[in-house]
Amino acid sequence: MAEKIDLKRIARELNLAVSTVSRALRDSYEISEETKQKVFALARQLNYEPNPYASSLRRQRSKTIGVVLPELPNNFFTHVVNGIEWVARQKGYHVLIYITHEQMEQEISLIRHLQSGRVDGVLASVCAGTQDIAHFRSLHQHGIPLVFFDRVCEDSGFPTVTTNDYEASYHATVHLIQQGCRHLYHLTLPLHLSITRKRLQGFLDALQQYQLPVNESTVLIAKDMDLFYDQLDQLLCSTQPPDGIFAAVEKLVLLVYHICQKRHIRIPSQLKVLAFSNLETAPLLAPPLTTITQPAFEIGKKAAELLFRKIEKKRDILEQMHYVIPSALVIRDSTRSLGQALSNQSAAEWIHSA
Amino acid sequence: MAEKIDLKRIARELNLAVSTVSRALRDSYEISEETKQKVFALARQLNYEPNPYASSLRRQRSKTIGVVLPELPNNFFTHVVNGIEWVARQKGYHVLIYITHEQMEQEISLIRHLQSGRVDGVLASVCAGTQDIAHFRSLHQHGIPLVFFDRVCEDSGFPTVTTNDYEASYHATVHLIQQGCRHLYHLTLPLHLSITRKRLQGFLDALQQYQLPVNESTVLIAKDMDLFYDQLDQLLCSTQPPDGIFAAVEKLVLLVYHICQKRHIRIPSQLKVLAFSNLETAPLLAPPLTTITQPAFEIGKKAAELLFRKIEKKRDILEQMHYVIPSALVIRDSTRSLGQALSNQSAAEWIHSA
DNA sequence: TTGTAAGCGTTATCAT
DNA sequence: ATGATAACGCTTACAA
Repeated sequence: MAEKIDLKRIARELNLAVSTVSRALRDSYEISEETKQKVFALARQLNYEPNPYASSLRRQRSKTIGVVLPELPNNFFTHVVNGIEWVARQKGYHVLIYITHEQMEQEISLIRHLQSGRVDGVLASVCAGTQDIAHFRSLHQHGIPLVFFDRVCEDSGFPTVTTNDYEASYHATVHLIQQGCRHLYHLTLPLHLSITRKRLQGFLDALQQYQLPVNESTVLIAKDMDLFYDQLDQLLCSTQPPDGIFAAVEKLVLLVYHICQKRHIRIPSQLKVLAFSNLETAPLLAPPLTTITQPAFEIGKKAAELLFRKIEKKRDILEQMHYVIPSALVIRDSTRSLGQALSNQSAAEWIHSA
Repeated sequence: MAEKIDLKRIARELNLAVSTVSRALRDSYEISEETKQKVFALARQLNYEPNPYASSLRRQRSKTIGVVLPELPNNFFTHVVNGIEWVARQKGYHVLIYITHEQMEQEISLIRHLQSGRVDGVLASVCAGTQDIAHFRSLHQHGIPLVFFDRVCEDSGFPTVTTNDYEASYHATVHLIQQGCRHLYHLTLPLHLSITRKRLQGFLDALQQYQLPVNESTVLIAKDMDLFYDQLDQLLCSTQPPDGIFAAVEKLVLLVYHICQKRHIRIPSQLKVLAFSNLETAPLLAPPLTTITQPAFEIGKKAAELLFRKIEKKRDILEQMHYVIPSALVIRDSTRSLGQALSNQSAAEWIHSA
């Protein structure tokens, strides 16, 4: 076991004061070039790594940010985290990951803990159930900046980074209608979330625009996954099945594919399907899935950049509180109408992004 | 901005010593029930959260572990992290995520930094290029436990958690051969990694067992992805194309699917394909992909459990240094031979449309 | 240019 | 059962 190397040790060996060594290592202008060189050399030789907790305690900043998200095995969130990590690394910051698993109590206790000063700022995407945001306000009162991404709390006074949920939904729905769908259904998560509300609204407005009927069964909200699967199964096998499905989140469209596979329902001839999704395998599915692809990396990057602006100068007034980075509607076979040729662009498209 | 709540503040309000409050909050037997209640009540009322860095500094432990991995948007790694997080949460530990992006210098500087005491232990899956493990040894010398998972350094003296790479590969290859493949190719990453070597060995041994020929082009190693795509494209379009492909990692099998889609090569009739993969969409691909599915969550969970044993009692001798959790070969249409019934309609539709 | 010393908020030791 | 105090390793006035 290697003995501990601290400032005291380096100071002792060089016959210097601890403070001198500290300053030398931070390359302070007060210290002579000669001393600096000696200190650098020994520090390197001894493999010195400053104790981050001593430093954090003294300087009252942790060089750490917290990322709070509902789930990790999710193509959208992992790319967001990648974007965040990209920025954090440039800044020399560390990233703590917290997964809420959609449990509000987790989210609350976690955020309450983060008041402690463990992190200098927080990036969060809230639980599907979150309505009360007292815990986030409390965090703010403790002077810890917070930026929401994707699943944001609107009108909460915190900066947000999202995609153009409403417009993307609207246009995707219009696409479905133009492909001939007349009996459209919308699959989504509980409507507490602003993204689910906006995506739904875009969907409904398109239906209204085209004077297509809406009834209370048009919108299916997934609370429990097993239940939802059965519900969906019944819908797709009913005597009046939908001819178009819009899934507001990736997870739900996979259920549709599974059921269609099991029930031998053909996509797109019997049923057209599209979804908000960042599945890298979307072009390889049977059939290739039309997606609203969110700029996940950019969302993470932008959210992190905003957070660092807040961290670096708390008084900084952002010229804009709500950033919207548009999604792309990528049309693939799952929404093609019969007359249209099947495409093989997907491969080329994919290579390009890889 | 809420004023800072610390032990001193609580002590002052209750006319107690700081040390008493500290002990009360840790529910020490030395403190009277009455005092404890008062302290608890006030702490709760003031929303007290202890400063973790002060505590870490004093106690010389951080209640934090570090997870080092080559990439995050990857179905295997995200599930591993989920498993790790699951254990860490039980233990009241925090999780720092570090992504190396396959850059060895990143890995080295990162691990060197972690000597600082920022974490109480490290879980790592190394870069494809990592050969020298001096940085890991150095970490160990600083008394910080390390457990490798998946991409492990063998014979390094550190505990490892992996799947049964060799056996799984061997059996998967036998499966391909039994399905009629005679011209098999193996796609993999650089062979510095123990997983790539073991998977390759399982593959080669099966070929030898069945007396199938092996030549220098049988094994394709992906260094640069763009280059590899072209190389693969040429192979699949050559006059002597393979009739079976084994991809040692998920990323590479997707290239195969893309090329087959673009080149109208039919799977499985012209080419059978399987891969190590944790793709949740494997059953939904065109055609459904036969996978060697790794127990990702369990690997993360086991690795974390081992790490905590080391953290909690450094002298603890593990009765076993290398844990192997078996993968499952999930046979789907991508390796079915012609005589066999297709498992579902999506494959039928795919063939029809191809 | 360098040294001395206080202090960050907690915990552990020793006293009362 | 509670209090006083030192110490964790570093940064930063202030002094020299």
